[in-house]
Amino acid sequence: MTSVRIPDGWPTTEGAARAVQDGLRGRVVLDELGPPPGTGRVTGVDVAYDDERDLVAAAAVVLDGASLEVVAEATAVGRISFPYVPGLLAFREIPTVLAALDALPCPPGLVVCDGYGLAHPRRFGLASHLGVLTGLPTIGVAKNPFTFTCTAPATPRGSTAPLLDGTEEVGRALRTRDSVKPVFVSVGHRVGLANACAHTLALTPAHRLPETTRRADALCRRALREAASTDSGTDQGLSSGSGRIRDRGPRARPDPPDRP
DNA sequence: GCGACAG
DNA sequence: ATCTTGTCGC
Repeated sequence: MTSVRIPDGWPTTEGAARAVQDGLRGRVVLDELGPPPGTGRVTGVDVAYDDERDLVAAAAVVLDGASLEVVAEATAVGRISFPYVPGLLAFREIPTVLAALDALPCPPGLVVCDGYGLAHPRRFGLASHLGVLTGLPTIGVAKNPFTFTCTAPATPRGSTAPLLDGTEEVGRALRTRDSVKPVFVSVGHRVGLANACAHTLALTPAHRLPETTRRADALCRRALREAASTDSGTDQGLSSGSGRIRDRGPRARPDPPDRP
């Protein structure tokens, strides 16, 4: 069981956090193409919050890149380390995400984050930050344009439009389903933009969002629910779980809402 | 100075 | 992110 604690020296103020970004930004590797889509493993990470109870839960779900079958998964629960501040999302999500990744029984391969990488006010969003800290290839797939602009991609799945910060292309709006709102892809670390888009398409055979994101989202929410219900007070109870995919019996359900 | 703003 | 019922569509 991995204990989830906020790292020593983790910034407490916005100014300190921005300074950390400025100090690490230079370590991002942008000249690697990254692993080819459909090969190796792809891992989705996501985080859910309970601000009331000061709880945060992260999940890492490893998929086989070819079949998209779940190979392994892990979760971690901890205390909220930073408030949500646009541009500083990484400081809120990374400690718990790192714990979940550490709890995995196998290497993650390419990591797909919710949010941005290079598409960031200081070119160091969540995906880039996580990549630099772990050394892993990472990409960011966000649901919103954030502060950036773009024209609408053409209607068919696979169409793209540059995501711009002024005239600089910081990412790409990518249509993953015909006629459905695009997702916003940016490079994190050790992956090229075209390859990041190709991976995103490979991960969206049936939905707008990547399977990695969908699986990780469902898992971290479940982990948060369970942590909140077991939240017997204000003590520790910070834990993480992991494992290969074992036989899962029927899941425990809270209470079906009243259906008129 | 006043908004806008990944999750 | 999170609060939330039903509803339209593939």
